[in-house]
Amino acid sequence: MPAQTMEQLVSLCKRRGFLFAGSEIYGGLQGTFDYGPLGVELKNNLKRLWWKHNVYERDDMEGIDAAILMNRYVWRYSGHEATFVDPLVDCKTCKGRFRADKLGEATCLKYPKKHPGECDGELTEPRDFNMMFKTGVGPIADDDSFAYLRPETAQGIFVNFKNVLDSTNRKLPFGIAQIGKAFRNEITPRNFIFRVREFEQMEIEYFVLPGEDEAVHDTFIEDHVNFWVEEAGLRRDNLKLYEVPKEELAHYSKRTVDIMYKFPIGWEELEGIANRTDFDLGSHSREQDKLGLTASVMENEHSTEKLTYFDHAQNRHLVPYVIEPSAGVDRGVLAVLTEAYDEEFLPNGEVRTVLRLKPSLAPVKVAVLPLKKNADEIVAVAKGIKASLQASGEMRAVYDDSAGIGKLYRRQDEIGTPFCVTVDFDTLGRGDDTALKDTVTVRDRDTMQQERIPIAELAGYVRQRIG
RNA sequence: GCGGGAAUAGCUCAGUGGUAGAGCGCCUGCUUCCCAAGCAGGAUGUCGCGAGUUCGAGUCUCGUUUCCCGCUCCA
Repeated sequence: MPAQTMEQLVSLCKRRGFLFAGSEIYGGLQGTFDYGPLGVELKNNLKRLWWKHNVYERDDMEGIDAAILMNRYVWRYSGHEATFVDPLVDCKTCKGRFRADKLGEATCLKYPKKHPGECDGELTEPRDFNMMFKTGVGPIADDDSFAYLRPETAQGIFVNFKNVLDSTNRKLPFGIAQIGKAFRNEITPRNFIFRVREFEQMEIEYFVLPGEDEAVHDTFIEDHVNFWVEEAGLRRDNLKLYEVPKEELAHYSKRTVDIMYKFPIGWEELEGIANRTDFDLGSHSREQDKLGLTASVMENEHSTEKLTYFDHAQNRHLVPYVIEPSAGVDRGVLAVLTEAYDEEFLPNGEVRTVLRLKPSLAPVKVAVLPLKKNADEIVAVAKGIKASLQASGEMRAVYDDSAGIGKLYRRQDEIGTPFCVTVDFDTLGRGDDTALKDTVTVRDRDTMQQERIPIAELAGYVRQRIG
């Protein structure tokens, strides 16, 4: 059974080194988390699987890694300056909160159901709730020398559309994938790593001929549900699709379907798959009136490019439509941890905590354990096996002798290590059955069953099972 | 940011004005050859931070930071 409360995960993550609160020794910094020794392995594994699935296993995808700091015009024409900077006012009487620029509509943001927004109380001065972080650029700290930290990775792809197109000679349809950090000054970061101010996205902008967008959209929805199930190990029952209602769509979207996961806090978005139409490429283009755009865009006075594609079949320039699957890396990690977490009741009445991670995601693939730590030869053989497994560079292997064998197994269970290799007197050829010389036991995390394997076959055995 | 609750050992928590504790975990030694065994010993805390009240504050007051629940948010 997956984790039922966030506390179970927070506690395990802190104790075993998956995740720590950011800047903890100075009282923390809200909305930031640091990945520890095991957390970084898990996160890297998830990103690697995603890249493999979306880039290496397809022939229509390129990757990029764009800068976090971008020219501020990017955010003007993307629409973020308009939609991510909301001046808000509070009512001192009813404690309601309203968008200062929409006071006429009197929609209370704070108590939308309780208060119709007809209170006549005194209002506070408008305060900016800027969702975008600013940072100074260059040596002069004046009001114009700043850049935003990107609130989404997507724009780095859009502004490089022509660069990638021209350098790779791609034909439609094709996509550009990117994994990278994004920053949002959330009013209320909450729920562990679910909503944070610094986070990582795994995104694709997939460019198609207008008219082919809707079918491709459906294909990506299905493909990415499959990714979360088959690669990340989430149960299909714990995923569902959410068709975002028209009135809730983002400013760029024609249709958005969210892949929701059943987190301990309830059903929440794991990945959004949006049809962004020709909004972004159109927004960042000059001479927009000649492009036949379907999206409504802000007039662009600064771009030096037309982000168009020459369609030989129709002998014309056009602005491609864009399908965007956008997943949260941190949310992916949280979902994977939630799904893998299990407290299993053993026949003897004990409870063991097990992370039933897919072996491909597990931070540590193999633990090599001596059955008796005060037998020098057993220790030496065990350390040798650990070193040889690790030498291939294919897997993270660890050696541990700081407790009895039972406790060592439980520790590895708790961090999701799929295989434990144990060296005993039989391995040395000093057991009852001398035929067991140079063999070890391999203990499976999930079944706790053991197999006897020749040391020579160990690397192959593990390699075959860790994907 | 607003309203409510909270912050004590690595984790979970007890401690209501008078010498900082428990369980688990961790370290060392002995013992034990397969699932958190046992015995002996050990380390760990400016009781989130800063002021104040008091002879005396983990405990009361104020401020502050962080966390949890709601508003909001959407990767």
